[in-house]
Amino acid sequence: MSRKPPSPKSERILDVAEELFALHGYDGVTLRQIASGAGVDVALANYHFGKKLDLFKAVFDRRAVEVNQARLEALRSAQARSAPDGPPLEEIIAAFLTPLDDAQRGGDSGWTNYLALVAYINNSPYWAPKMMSSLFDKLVREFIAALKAALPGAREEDIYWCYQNLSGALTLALAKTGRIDKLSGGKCKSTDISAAFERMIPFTAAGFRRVCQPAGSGKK
Amino acid sequence: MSRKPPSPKSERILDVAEELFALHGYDGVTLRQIASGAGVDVALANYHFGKKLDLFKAVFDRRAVEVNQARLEALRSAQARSAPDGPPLEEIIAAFLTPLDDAQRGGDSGWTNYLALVAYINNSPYWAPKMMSSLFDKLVREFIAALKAALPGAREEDIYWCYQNLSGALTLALAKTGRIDKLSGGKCKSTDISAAFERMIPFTAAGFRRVCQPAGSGKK
DNA sequence: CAGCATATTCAACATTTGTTGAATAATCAA
DNA sequence: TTGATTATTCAACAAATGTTGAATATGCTG
Repeated sequence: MSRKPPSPKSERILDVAEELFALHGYDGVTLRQIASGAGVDVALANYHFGKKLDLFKAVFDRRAVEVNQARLEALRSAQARSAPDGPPLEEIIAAFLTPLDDAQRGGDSGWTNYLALVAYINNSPYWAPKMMSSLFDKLVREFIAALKAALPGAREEDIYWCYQNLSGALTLALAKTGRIDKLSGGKCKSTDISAAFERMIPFTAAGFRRVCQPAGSGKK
Repeated sequence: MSRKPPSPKSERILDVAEELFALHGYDGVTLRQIASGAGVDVALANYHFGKKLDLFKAVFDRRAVEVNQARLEALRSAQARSAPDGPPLEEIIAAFLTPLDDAQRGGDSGWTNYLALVAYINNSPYWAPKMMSSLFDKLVREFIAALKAALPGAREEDIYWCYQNLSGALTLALAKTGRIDKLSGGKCKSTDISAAFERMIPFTAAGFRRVCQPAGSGKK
C-alpha cells in the first residue's frame, strides 16, 4: 500500500534508517551504516533527503499519517456504533491501540521498526517535544475528548495523568526491549503485541475508571 | 549522603555525564561536552573511569544500589506491617514507586537526571537487555513475587504483562518529556512526580485487579 | 539515435571523535 | 623539605563523521 515509489533505492534507505534509528537512536547511527545496509553509496541519502536530520524526520513522517488515520477511523467507527452516548472506555482504548497491532500483523517488519522508533522518540526528553506534536497531537486530543465523554464528571488533570499512564504502557510495549521475555522466563514475548494489548486494554480501562470516576457516581 | 569522595572533580564528571546522557543518550554526548561542562580536561574522564562506555556504566551504577535498597526496604516494611497476609496491591506498588519520589524531593537535580537516564535505558532495545538485568532484576522479582501473593490464583503471564504496563507508565513519567504539560495546557507538570504517582498507584492497582483477578473470586 | 533529467557513485574536505602518552601540578607521608 | 603517589592538563594521534561538488550511469522522451 505504498503511495508512490520515488525510487526503489530511496525506499530502501528509509527502511534501513528506520531499523537502525529505532535500535540505536539518532546519534547512534551513521549515514555510512545506513548506506551500507541499503547497498548504496553514502551520498545518495543526501541526494534524496538532504541532511541527516531531514532523513530522520522523513523516516518519522513516512508512516505517521497512515497509522494515525487508521486510529482515527477506528475511533469514529466506535463512536458511530454507540451513538449518541459515545463508546465505553474499552472501545476507545481499543481504537487507540489495535490499529498498531494490525499494522505489524502484515508481517511487514518495517512497521515494527517504525513503532519502535516512535517509542524511542516519545520517551526522549530531547526529541519528544520537537517531533511528537506536529503529527500526533491532533489524534491524541481527539482520544482525550472521547475519554472525557466516557468519564463524565472526571477532573481534567486526572484524565491527562491517566492518559500518560496509557501512553507509557504503550510506549514500552512498542520499544520491544525484550525485558519481559527474560523476567517471565519466556512465558511472555515482547514481539507478541496482541498479547500485550489483550491485557493493556482492560488494565488501563480499569485504571481510568478508578482514578477518574468520581466516588459514588451513579452506576449504569 | 555520598559514600566517599574519590575526588571532587570526578564526581562533577559523573554529574554532568548523568545529565547529558539522560537528555541525549549515549551516542548523543561527547566526552568533550562532559569535560567542558565539568570544567575539566577531556583526558580526566579517561583517567578516572576508563573508556566512554565505562563512564556510562559508572553513571548508571552510582545510584542504582542506593535507590533499589530503599525500594526493597519499603517493600519489607509494608510486608512487616501486614503480616502474615502480605500487603494489598496499593501498598506494594507504592513501595515500588515512592522511594523514587523521595529521592527527587531532596532538591537534588542529580536524582532527577539519574531517573531520566534509567528511563532512557529501560526503553532502549539496545541498552535495556545489556544493562538493566544486573542491577534491577533482583528487585523486580521480589516485587513480582509480592504481587503474586496479593493476587492469588492469577495467571503468571497476566502478572508479567501487567507489570510491564506499570513499568512503562513509570518509565515515561521519569523520562520527563514534557509532553503532558503541553497536552494539558499546563494543568499537569511532568516535573511533578508526586502528582504522577498519586494517580499511577490507584491506576495500576485497579489494572492489576481487573486483569489478574480470576472472575468471580470470593470478595473479602 | 540524441538530449535531457534523474539517479547514483566517486573522491575528497574540514571537523569532530575517543583515546593515549608524556608533562605538570597537587596532595600527603616521612 | 623531600619523595612518591595521585590528580590533572597538554598535545597529538588515527579513525570516523556529515557534507559537498564533480563525474558517471540510468531511464525516459522526442
